[in-house]
Amino acid sequence: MNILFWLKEPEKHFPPHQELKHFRDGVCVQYIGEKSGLSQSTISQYLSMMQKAGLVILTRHGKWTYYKRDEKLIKKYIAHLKSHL
Amino acid sequence: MNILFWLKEPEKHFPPHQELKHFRDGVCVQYIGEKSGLSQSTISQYLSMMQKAGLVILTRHGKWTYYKRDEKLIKKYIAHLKSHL
DNA sequence: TCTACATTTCGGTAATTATCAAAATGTTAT
DNA sequence: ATAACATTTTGATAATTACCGAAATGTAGA
Repeated sequence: MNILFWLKEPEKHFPPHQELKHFRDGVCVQYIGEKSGLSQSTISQYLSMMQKAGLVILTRHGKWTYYKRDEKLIKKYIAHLKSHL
Repeated sequence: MNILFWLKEPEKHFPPHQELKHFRDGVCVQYIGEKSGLSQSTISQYLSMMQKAGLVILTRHGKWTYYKRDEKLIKKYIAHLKSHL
């Protein structure tokens, strides 16, 4: 949940990327890991699970992997909760 | 989640109570337990946790304990998810 | 192709969670 | 006050989860 929240407004929660301006493809794993306080391997696993689940979109640029929100499923999930909770 | 969903429309998911008409105060622990397939003690614990969390309202009538949804917190929770997810 | 660095995968362990059966407690009617 | 039944509490265990460090893999540039 925190990760999704942070990724809503990357510029508020992460240092700017030099390579890729304006967080076009989201935030790199390193930054998300630092912010979360979890180990690199753990955050990598989390993100990859979230990606498989369809919550985030992965874009690779060179050595870096960027993640951004996949709004479609997130919306769907909230709608589901709204009708089933 | 299932419990909250069932309690949305008790008449659709539970047999009618004789004592208390129209599910005024919700559904008794026994029925919820049967529906869930969990043991009596487990369901009792769940419901009591949910009550402490503010998701359901407990009403005792004689030997029976009835639970119904507490819409206030449920709404609040969905709103929270909507803005933080 | 070798080095440096980013990320992922693997294998393990500690902590947490789900669940139950048995014992305890509440409640009503006799 | 006691029997009968509903519910809660307790104590336990199996299953799952969170998390890490180390090894493996991917990638760009010298």
